[in-house]
Amino acid sequence: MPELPEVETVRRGLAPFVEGARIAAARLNRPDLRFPFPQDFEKSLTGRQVVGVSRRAKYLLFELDSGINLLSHLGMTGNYRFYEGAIAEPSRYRQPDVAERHDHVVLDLAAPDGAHRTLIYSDPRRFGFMTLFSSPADCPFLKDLGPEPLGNQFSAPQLAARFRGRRAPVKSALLDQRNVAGLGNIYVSEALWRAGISPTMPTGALVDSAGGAKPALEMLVAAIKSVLEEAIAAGGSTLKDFRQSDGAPGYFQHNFDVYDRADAPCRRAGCNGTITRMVQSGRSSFYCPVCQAESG
DNA sequence: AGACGGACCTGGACGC
DNA sequence: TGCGTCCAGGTCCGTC
Repeated sequence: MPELPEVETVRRGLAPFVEGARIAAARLNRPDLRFPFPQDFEKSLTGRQVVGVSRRAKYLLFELDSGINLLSHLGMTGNYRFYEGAIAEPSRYRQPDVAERHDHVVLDLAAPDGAHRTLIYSDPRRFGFMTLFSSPADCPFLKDLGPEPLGNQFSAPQLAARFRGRRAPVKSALLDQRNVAGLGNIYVSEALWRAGISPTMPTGALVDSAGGAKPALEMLVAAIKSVLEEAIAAGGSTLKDFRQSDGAPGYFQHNFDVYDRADAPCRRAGCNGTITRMVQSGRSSFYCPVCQAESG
C-alpha cells in the first residue's frame, strides 16, 4: 500500500483526530505484527497525551507528552480507521470491507473536550510494525535514512555523491532508503519515466567525471519531487486497499504513466513505444524501452 | 558492492 | 464450487 504520498495522506487524516487527545486505554489483539510489540507497550501509551503526528520516510511518528514516540510502519496493507464516539457507535468512517479479524491495535482516546474516540490499526498481511523510541538517533529504523525527497537536503549534488562510481541499477538505488527516504516501487517507476531514464541504468552513469550531477540526474531529482507532490495532492494512490482516513480512495493511480500499464502505449509526446514490465530484484519495473535511455 | 532468493503474511484474480 | 498458481504498495537476512 503505502509509499511516502500514502503515508503522508494518512498522517494528514489522523492528525486532527489524535493531536491533543489522551490515550485512555491501549489494547493489543495479538502479541506481534511483523515484530513483537515492545515490552510494556500498552503501559507506555496508556494515560499519555498525543502531542503531534509527523512522518519520516514511510514511518508515522506519534509524539507523546512523556517524551516517548510511537513509530508505526504500515507495511503493505496496514491502515488506520477511527470512530467518533465509542466503538459500539460506528460512524461514517466505518469501512465495511475491512475484516475485523485483522484489527490488531485498538486505542481508546479521550479528546480535549472529553469526547470518546477510537483509533484502530488493521493490517491483513502484518508486514507493518510498531515500536517506541526516545531519540531518532537511537532508533534503528530512523538513524540510517536518507533525506526526505521533498526537503531541502535532497538535491542532485547530494545524490551524485551517493551514486558516484556505483554500478547498481538506478531502480534499486532509489528503493534504497539510505539514498532517499520514502520512495517505493510505484513512484520510482513513475519518476524514472518522467526523467527519461531506464531503470537498469547504472547509477554511476548519472555522475560526471568531476563527481557532479549530469543533467539527467537533475531531471530525476525534479521528477521525484513533482510526482510525489502531485500524488500527495491527489490523496495518494489506491491499488487495492489503500484508503484515506475518511474512507475515500486515493486518486493518483489514474495519473500513472507507466506503473501497471504493461503493453499500453507510452504517453510521452512523440514516442511510439510500448510500456514494458520487467523484473529487477524480484520486483516489477515498468518503463518505456524507446524513450527511457540506458546510459547517461 | 550488489544481485538474488527466500522469509515474513493474507487475499484477490485468474485458469482449469 | 473449488483448487492450484501467481501476484501485490515493504523490508530484512543469508548466500553467492
